[in-house]
Formats: sequence, structure tokens, C-alpha cells
Amino acid sequence: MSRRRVLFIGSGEIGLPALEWLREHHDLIAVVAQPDKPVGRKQVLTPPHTKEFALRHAIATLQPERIRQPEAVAAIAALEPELIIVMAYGQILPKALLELAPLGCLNLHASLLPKYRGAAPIQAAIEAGEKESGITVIWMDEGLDTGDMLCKVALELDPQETGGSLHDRLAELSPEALARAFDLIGQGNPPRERQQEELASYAPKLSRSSGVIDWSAPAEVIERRVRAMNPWPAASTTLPLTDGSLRSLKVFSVGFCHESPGDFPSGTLMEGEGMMIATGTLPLMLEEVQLEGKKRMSACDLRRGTSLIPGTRLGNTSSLPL
RNA sequence: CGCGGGGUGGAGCAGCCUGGUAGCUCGUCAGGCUCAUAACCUGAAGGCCGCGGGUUCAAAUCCCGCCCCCGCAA
Repeated sequence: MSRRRVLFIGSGEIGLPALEWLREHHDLIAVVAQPDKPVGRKQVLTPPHTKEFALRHAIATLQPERIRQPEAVAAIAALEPELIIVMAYGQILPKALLELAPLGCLNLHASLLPKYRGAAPIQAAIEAGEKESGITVIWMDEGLDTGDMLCKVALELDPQETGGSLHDRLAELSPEALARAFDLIGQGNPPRERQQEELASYAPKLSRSSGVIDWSAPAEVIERRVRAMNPWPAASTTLPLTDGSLRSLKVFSVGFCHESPGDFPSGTLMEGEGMMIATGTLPLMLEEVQLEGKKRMSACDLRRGTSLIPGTRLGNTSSLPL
């Protein structure tokens, strides 16, 4: 297969394996990424992962403030890419850019389209209890992940799957999807399968409040949310301490209990070892948690060090993080 | 100077305001009980109380400086 002049547009870590594959198998002429952004407590100006990759391999980088601006498009056009590959970039591409490369503009999306278009397909698939997910390669159009599909690569979700683990697995799966896509293009007349609109769904961008736990929901629903939001933004609730203060508590993993919840209202800390919490159905046992200002620890450790009274109700407040 | 929590035997914490013998829930080790056990009983080991300086007869505790960890916010 001939090497193509390829331009990669993307910022997220999930695109790194795809980037590496492109570098090995094609002529990676440049990487377009979001501008450096302040990150963390110290607000240190940090380059996107893809830019770091490009720097390591002496590949040209572009970081337009807004890629829709004509100057940005012109700069990309000057590189004369045959094909543009987009993954986890974070900005909407203008039409001029989509039509710029002769072979087209492809997007790698982290779901089996048309399900879970949008910014958070990975978490959405887990939270919905899907049995499988994957990477879909689409011909980009002006809609949000609405383009015709070129190919898909699927994988099975593990019962313990988390947002983090699926993110990593899909990243690793991306090169395979790319290889398929390039094969199909190389053979000529590559497929363009229209997405069935009636099957489409959207996975909106996550915020911190996306992880807030509704303890009155069924245990399975809460458990899926906990897994989906791990490690970011993390499922969260509020925990009233015995000193009267209200602290936020992140929940990274939970296990199912088969004891009857009795008459406890949902969100109640029940009697016994560890932290068993009543839900809308059967109770859940908190496993890995993190109290505001503390490190991650097991719920047993938290229970040992903090005098929590059975009967305490979690999430019983409106002052939730936004 | 964005706001806030924290650093105490292996783990998680209390003690600090109101200086005066290192405490709690676990874990570990040994012994006991038991058909048996992650249960129960008894005993033991294990701490320069983050680092440096100051005040004091005396500092985990009060004062000053520094390092490190974490939550929020972005």
C-alpha cells in the first residue's frame, strides 16, 4: 500500500496510538491540535498530548485558536494533504477544511455509530449498559458525527469496564480501524454507509455534575454510572460528617449486596462493616472512594478513620458541584 | 499571591484551640478458645508526631520559614 500524505487533527490522548500508526505507515505531514491550555492546580500552560507526540518526532504542529478562521484553513491547505484524519480534536471543522483533501476527511469516533454521537460516547456506552462498543470511521460532514460510515471495528465490554479502561482499549483499537480504512480507500471506491437517523443518539459533553449519584435509582443504574464516570469526572455524592460539615465524596467503584435494604431510605449508610448504602433497589457496597481533600482509599479505611454513624444519608443536599 | 483540606507506628484517623507519659479502629506477629473461621479472648512488636528554626523548665500541641499530598475552581 502506498504511503499517503496525511494530516492529523486531534488533541486528546486517545488519538496517540492512531497517530503512531500514521507515522509508521504514512507520511505524517503535520499535527493540528488545540492551543496549549492551563492545567491543574498550578494552572501550568500545558500542550495537548498530540502536540507533545509531534514534538518528540519532529513533526510540524499547528495550533490555531480557531480552526474555522480562513488563515488556519489556508495554512493547512498549503501543506497539501491527500487525506485528513480527525480524532478527539475539540473544535468544529469548517466546510472548506472538510473538502480540502482529495481523498477526504475522516473522523475516528469512539462509539458504534449512529449511537452516541457527540463528546462523551465512551462513558455513555457504559452507562447505558451496552455489551459492545468500538471505533467508527466516518466521512466527515458538517453535522456532529453524522457523516457516512466507512468502516467499524467493535469490541466487547467487560462487566467491570470503566470509562478509563474503555478509553484506553478504544485508543489501542484505533490503528486497526485506520488500517481497515486505508485498505478500503486503497482498493478504490470505498464504502459510504449512511447512518440510520432513527437509531441515532447523542452523548453530551460531561461536566462534574454528570457524575452526581441519585441514590433512589436502581442499584444497577448507579453501578453503571460509577463505572462510566471513573476516573473522570467521577461519580460523586455528599457525605455529612459527624462534626456537621458536608463533604463531597467521589466514588470510583462499588459492589452489589444481596441483603435486604430493610426500611432504610435510599442514600442511607447501613449498619455493618464497610459502607453499605441503600438505593432504590438492593444496597451497594462502596469500594474505592475519595473524600474531599483526601487521597483515594478503600471505603473500609474511610469508615475506620472517620466516625460515621449508621443512618447518615448521603447525597442529601442541593449544594452539589457544578 | 484564586479558595480550602491534610502530612501522627504498616493502613485510615483522634489528640493541637486550653503545652506536661503517644490514643482509637484495623493490620502484622505470638499464644488461647473452637470441628472450624476473615469470628472471639490474651499478649507483643512497631513512632526523631513531614523538614528546619524559635519561644518555654517542658512542644505533636504555640510562633516563623520550607517541602510534599489532596479537593474545589479554571
